Amino acid sequence: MAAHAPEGDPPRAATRTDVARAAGVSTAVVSYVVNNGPRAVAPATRARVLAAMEELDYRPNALARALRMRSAQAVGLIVPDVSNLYFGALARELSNRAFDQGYAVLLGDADNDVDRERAQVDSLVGRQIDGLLIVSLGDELPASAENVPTVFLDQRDRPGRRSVVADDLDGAAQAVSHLIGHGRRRIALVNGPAGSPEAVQRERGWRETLDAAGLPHDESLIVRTEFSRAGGLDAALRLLSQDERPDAVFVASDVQALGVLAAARRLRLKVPDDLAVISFDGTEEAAFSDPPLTTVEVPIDRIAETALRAVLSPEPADAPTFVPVRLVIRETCGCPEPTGG
Amino acid sequence: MAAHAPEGDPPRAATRTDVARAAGVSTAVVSYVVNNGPRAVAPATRARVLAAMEELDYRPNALARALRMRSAQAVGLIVPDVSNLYFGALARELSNRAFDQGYAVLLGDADNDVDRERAQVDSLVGRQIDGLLIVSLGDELPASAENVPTVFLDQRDRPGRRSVVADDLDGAAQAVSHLIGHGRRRIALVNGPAGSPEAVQRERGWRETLDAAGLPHDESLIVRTEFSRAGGLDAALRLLSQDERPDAVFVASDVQALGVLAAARRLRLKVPDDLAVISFDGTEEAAFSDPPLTTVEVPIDRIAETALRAVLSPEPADAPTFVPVRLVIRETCGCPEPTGG
DNA sequence: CTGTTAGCGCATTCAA
DNA sequence: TTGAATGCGCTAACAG
Repeated sequence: MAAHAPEGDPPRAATRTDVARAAGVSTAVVSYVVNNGPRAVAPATRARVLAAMEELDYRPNALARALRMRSAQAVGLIVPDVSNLYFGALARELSNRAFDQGYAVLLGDADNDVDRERAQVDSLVGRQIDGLLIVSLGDELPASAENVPTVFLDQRDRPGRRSVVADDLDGAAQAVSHLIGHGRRRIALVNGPAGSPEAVQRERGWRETLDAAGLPHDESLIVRTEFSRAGGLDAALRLLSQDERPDAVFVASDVQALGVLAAARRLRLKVPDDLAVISFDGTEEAAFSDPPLTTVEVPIDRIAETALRAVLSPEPADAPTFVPVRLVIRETCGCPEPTGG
Repeated sequence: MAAHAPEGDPPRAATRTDVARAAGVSTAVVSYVVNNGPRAVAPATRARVLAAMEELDYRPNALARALRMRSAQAVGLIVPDVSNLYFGALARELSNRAFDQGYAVLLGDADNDVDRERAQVDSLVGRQIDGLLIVSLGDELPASAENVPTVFLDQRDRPGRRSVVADDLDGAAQAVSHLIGHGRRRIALVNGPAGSPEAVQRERGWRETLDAAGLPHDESLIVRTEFSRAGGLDAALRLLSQDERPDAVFVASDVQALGVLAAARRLRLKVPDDLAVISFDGTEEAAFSDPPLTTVEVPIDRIAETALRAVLSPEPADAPTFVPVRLVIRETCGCPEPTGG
């Protein structure tokens, strides 16, 4: 047994010095065996050290190591709202991949507030993160982020900065083309809020595709609203109570689409017969709505993988990396039902 | 202008020493002004220091401070899956509250894997977190967590350890009582997987309430399945195709309830007339389903607040802290519609 | 009111 | 193959 702990003294965790003393070696040697280098250690010595570590229940202090190494082996992740399904999925993928590579992730929830986001950046940078992954609400990061490798995961235009984003423009084009292919002529857009950069690209894809087909795309066909179920509901109610009712709608997110479906039910409109719907994101909710949503699927895993690689490697990149998206056909677009149910 | 940076040298961030030199004071004084104490500084001196900090764009190194202070001002948060709506909401609340108190959050996603969870714990503890908040998948934490204040946010029974949880037992009782009050006699249970501790309490509440009312609660009325839409769908399909069909069902989560509603639609059963439904969680999805779900609402904000306070304060607690839940009436339970629509 | 200085726990160069 | 010594950036005695 180890010596009895003298009562009343604060139990301090064992340090490398304690291990060295217990094993009868220098602290350098302990370091060598802990890190498997950079110097070789005689097998017998190594065994003694290992035994001492075990005995003292030694655990390296990552903070001290970080200070010395000038690297915390940690990345920061800042999103507007982790409880959002999309950002949550992103956080999950990123967290798991980072962990597998020995990195911790410091999570910052900006609470949809630019000032708060900036404060989070300052805080994380002060904690010496090796890189920052951010879905930012603003156009500029605070000066503190200057020397931290940063990858943006949002659609804002930031020339010269690295970003990894879904190909929103192409996704919107795919969706609208598909609706046109079903013979729809009056295709509305339920978009995200005016300030949202994702919204800008999705709207552009919608507009350009309609334009190329000679179909209308005037402002009366657009409603911009929050990325929420309630937003989608309101938007659809407004759109569908017009004189010239749309026969299809492209919705900028799955959650909004759930609201759109609720609106259709309320107005006794059959989906897809009276109204075809295609949304964006490809979250699980889309598969379980009534009817199941045809949606543009964003491969979050690939975004996470690409972004993490980018932030951890020094190569600069001038243009954004666009991750391809694909249309997942279910029942709201008007295709014949896949499962002949 | 400051001196030209000699080309080719790695630009190292300014340290406290640089500031001290620039301001013509000692490093201690810089520390005093940065931390507003513990010693007073003459206004003129303070101004010089502030100016130097500004000039050099000085930013304190939180890691060095943490090493010295023996506190990283950080808490760990480990959940089975951040992309889960419930855990995401928890992470959000926790992150925001922690940040407001000057704490960073180290996020660990256990990816629904006990071994991975243990590895995450080891990693975070090594990073000197001041406290650990965890929704754990196992019964025991690794030894590394021994000296870290820990608060469990799950329903597992861990005598002597602190935990903050929703009052699942009472919530289930409220739900079932309500259904009984509507005259339902055959009330089924779609529960979480057998291994889930939440499931155990919700089932107990269901059983005890039925028992007290002299109503049946045999195994043929129970299906245990994943907390997912698909799980709920399968479960309900099985339950509702029995000879003696249930006239109500208590569902252990909102997501499962969405599956139950889908099953009812498929079987041409009207909710709530043919089948009353009450679920558990109170997430946003419950409000936007068709019809909107009556559900037992878990106040995540209060759980987060209570848990954070608990983990940051030293008081031990023997019994779990139960956070009260409440029934939110919507349209699936059989109450007259609130909005006379 | 301010300066000097000793560590916090660790990695690593330089000697041996 | 191992040991001694230095310093990462910071706080807080202690000593003026």
